[in-house]
Amino acid sequence: MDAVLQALADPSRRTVLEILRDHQASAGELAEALPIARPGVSRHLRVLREAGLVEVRSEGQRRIYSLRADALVEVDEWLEDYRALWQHRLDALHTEIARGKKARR
Amino acid sequence: MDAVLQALADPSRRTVLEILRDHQASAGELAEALPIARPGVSRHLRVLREAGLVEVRSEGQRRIYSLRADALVEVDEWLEDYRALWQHRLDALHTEIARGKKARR
DNA sequence: AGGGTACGTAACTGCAAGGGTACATATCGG
DNA sequence: CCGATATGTACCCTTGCAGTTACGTACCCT
Repeated sequence: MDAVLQALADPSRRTVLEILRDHQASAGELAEALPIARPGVSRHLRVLREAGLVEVRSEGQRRIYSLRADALVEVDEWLEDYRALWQHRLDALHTEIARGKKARR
Repeated sequence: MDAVLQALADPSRRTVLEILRDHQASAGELAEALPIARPGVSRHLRVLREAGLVEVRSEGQRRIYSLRADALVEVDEWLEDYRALWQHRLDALHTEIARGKKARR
């Protein structure tokens, strides 16, 4: 859990996840999509792997990374304890709207 | 969004949110609950405030912090694009359970 | 006004994270 | 076996962040 949120803090790593959400990709392909050089990407991938967010599979000389979305369940469960609160707040907002007050945002 | 996930990366800051989830608290009270000194807590609170996760209200000479849980909606929305994927995976797991395989966890 | 309390901020330190270059390793193709 | 490709790792450097102490500031009370 700690490792997951830690891993998600970096924008580059989130970009990797976003790509992998769409399709598997080799380390090189991921590196091309990022503004940093390949070694840096390798290290990001290592962090993601250790957090359980991605998994690797060797395919010839390439290493294919794929998403392990279920690691994000931890984040979802963490959010669970707060969800009721913001929903309560949204309800209050809806009430205000119902009263005719203007909704910003 | 970026600022929110960044703020959530630190365990101390998550502890602050956890406390505030239960009740409002002054900066000093929060500092007592954390293993770090007050100035450090002040800076954590600043980060949380700039991420929109908490809000402050002056009450006499004290500053009362309270949770703004709706800032976490951003995280929930970010998760949304992944939720379908891990639920797919969970469905597969449930299928296995239905087949009589043992569920770990 | 003046002392005490509750915070925030400034300045400094220590360390870990992130980026790059150079190098090692593994696999494919002939 | 050898070169080329694909990737990870080692090393170095720089920057940013967390923590501390010292100090400034705002507010309360008498």
